[in-house]
Amino acid sequence: MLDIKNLRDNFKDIQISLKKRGYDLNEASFKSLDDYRKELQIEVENLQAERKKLSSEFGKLKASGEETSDLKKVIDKKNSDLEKKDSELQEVLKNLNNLLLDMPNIPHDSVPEGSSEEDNKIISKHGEIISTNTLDHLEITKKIDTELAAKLSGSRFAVLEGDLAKLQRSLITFMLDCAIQNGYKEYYVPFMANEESLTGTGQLPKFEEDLFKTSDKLYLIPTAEVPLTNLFRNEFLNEEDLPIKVTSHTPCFRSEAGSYGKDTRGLIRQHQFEKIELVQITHPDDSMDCLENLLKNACEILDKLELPYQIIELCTGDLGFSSAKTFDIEVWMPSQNKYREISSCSNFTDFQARRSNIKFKSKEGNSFVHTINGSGLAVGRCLIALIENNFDGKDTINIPNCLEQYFGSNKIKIS
RNA sequence: GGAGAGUUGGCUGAGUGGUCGAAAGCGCCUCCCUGCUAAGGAGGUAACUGGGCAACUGGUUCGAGGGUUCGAAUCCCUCACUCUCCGCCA
Repeated sequence: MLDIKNLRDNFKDIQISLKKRGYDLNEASFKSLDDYRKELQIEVENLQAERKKLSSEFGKLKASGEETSDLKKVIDKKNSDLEKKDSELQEVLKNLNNLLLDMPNIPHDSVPEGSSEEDNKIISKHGEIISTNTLDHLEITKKIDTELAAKLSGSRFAVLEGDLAKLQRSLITFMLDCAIQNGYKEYYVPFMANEESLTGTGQLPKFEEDLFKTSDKLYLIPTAEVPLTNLFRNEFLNEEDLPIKVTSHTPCFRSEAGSYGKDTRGLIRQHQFEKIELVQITHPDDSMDCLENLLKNACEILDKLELPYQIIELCTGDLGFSSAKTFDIEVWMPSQNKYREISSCSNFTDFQARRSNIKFKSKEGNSFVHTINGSGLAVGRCLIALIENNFDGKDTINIPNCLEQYFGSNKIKIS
């Protein structure tokens, strides 16, 4: 959520910034709504002040046993005026709030301008592409069963068997241990969240169709970002405790509405996948440094797994709704002969903090924190990358050194 | 699922119809005292929001939403959540 005061004061600048990411902010509709709000609010507050005075007079008359019926008539009239104006005001405030909830974050000045994915900027490439393998993960190992999953649940689910299930579990533990070593506190959190939480992180109200909703009005979490960030919703934090770094492994659930026909094969795009999420709650002055730090923490995992990857900076047009600046990490997928996203590290500035009311006290007064998050990493996609990059072309998937102690072997034999 | 008790400021916790945005304590800030530390003393300290260049000055908020009333933290209703006991249960 944007700061409405900032919006009033710097309308043109914000309008131009939002335009860069493809959001058209209509000046007339905002101004007229806000002007009307101002007019009504002044009227309502004046009426409230008058009513307050009259009521206390009424109390005094009553106490001294004097006649009150004349005054009551005056107050009744005041009250009915107030009621009418106030309901108008509430309506206007609701519309204004809906407009604000619908507006995306302002891109940071440093974000490259562009209209789509095409304009994203490659920041750096890491590791060496050595695999010449063209088989995809489903062809390499028969231990990923999508037909069985279809029987259980439907499309976009998978069953992992034996070694593959264990390899996934090894990756999860390995990644969590990396996060803990980097100073993140591990949390175990609910996998369902309420409407307030999802509004806080920006998934609602705009993106409800991307979520699975239960009959109890709870939503399955699309990422651990939701529970982890909302741990701090409506909290006042101590300035000296910032940045707070937290992590959790959770399954993530996404309806993938609107992605029909896209990535239909294999593990790449599933309704349910495992992910380790890194979240930092930071001081506004440090948030860009913290983003760099978090990005480094995520990259370190691919370095250790010896998987080739590149870092991309998203352009204004490709930025997520809540994000002011985003780096994507893309891992090399031999069968697709291209890099695919495995983590998205973003600085949301005060956008989520405003929605979630996360603040800290400082000498200069109370301010909203900045929130940062990113995957560290998406486990399902990491599993694919590992299988495809480390397949020897015959009958073996090699397990990198860092995983051996978790997996208990340095290779998987394909039967 | 049954019975009961709760939800008040950064925290703990008083407050059953107007003088309550709210006692007291903790924490925090300023000052005094003190050789240092500790202790002690005086004062200050809720959030959000409107108007105003400002000084300043309005309004809202006591879990949420309704209701009663001239007037609600306080009375009534509905809902959410927390805790205790019972039942069930991984």
